Amino acid sequence: MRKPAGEAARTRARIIATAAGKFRQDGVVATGLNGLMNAAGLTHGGFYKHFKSKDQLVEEACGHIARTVTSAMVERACEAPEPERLARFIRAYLSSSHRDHPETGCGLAALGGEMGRMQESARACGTEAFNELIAALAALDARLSGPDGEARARVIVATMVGAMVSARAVGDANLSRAILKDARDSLLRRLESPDARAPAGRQRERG
Amino acid sequence: MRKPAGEAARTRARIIATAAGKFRQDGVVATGLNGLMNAAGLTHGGFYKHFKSKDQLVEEACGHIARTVTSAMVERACEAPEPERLARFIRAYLSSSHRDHPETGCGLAALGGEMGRMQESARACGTEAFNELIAALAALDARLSGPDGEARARVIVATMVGAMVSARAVGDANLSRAILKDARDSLLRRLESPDARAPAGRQRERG
DNA sequence: TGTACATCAGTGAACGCGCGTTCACTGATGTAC
DNA sequence: TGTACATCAGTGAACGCGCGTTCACTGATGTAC
Repeated sequence: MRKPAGEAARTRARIIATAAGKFRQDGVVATGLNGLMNAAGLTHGGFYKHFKSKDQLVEEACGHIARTVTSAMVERACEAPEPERLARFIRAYLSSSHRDHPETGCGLAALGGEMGRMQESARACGTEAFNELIAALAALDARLSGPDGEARARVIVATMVGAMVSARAVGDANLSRAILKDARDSLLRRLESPDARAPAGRQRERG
Repeated sequence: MRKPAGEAARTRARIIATAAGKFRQDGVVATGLNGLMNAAGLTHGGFYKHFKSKDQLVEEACGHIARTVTSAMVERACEAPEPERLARFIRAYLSSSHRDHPETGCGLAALGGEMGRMQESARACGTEAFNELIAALAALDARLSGPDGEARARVIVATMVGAMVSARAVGDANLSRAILKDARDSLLRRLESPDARAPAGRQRERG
């Protein structure tokens, strides 16, 4: 049955949003189109009225995640007065609630491993997600802009992503908590110290 | 046809080693038992002479990875004189050759995302892999033992894992190189600075 | 040492199942007159 | 405004395929005498 004008676009957006959640929750490969369409309130047959393949949905969903998650976290951080914003962002990222809710969380932490195995067109979303985080840090704290600042920001992002991946991967609840806490403390301490400016990186590169 | 005594155990070990490579390369869910057994030089039917299910193999392969990778990297680092060992370990972990060869690399970086979705019995391997890395850092540099040292070690591990996951996930080759380089420089710089000792972590914990 | 038999690692066909994908069909909506 | 027709989002059966798993069978090896 034909749908009212504009509803097709809304349905399409709903499929993408549902996929963005299920992919982060269960993984891309482990998520079937049948269950996905049911979760979106549809039957599987209609999928190809909106996407030409699962691969296309994967790309669009990953792009959606890259474009929405970080900016939502930034918005919440910006409810705080300016000098506290970056700390609030770091605490929110490295929280146990983020760890326990991958379906609404950082795409790199939830899907970074799978993204590394995808073709280049999908890995562009990885670049986008990473750059969104870098831009967010720069927007929240001016010390993280400029070449040196961006280098520091990349280390902060790596630490946050790795702490989240590790905290989810380990079975030991105490260890999981310690990983998040130590990363939080370390990042916040480095921000507060007056000599937080990084010297220029060295040239040594080992293959 | 019956095999000579002891060969069954060797075959079993070969299947586990093959799985350990393919799981890290292609992901656990995306790796089929048929292709896996062929890669091990066998046909698929024999699989259940060695394992009661794919799940059992996954657990054994993840345990194998956790127990072998880090110690191999430590051994190579120990070829250097003692004060350089930790730096060599960090450079080896954060190298582009590690990035480009997940099949022989760190299990947390390659499978951390998938491990987070597995049942508790498999996530015990995540704990093991993480603890192996912590123990390796302590063995390579005494400043990383004891409660404060272990907290610092956890942050180093988180940064290494996150840098590797991110470097693999992004499509932009320059960004990927920068992520590894910045993480390397940051970790090595912090090691070299005389005030590398961390103060006790604060108590603040946000859910 | 030689023979007869039991063992069991490995083979390959077959199982049901869910996957991604295709397709004929439906029927409410939008459009033309 | 009312009628006739075209559109197309969504349905549900069906496709071939590879998945994890099972099983009857093979045949070289180990064991018993």
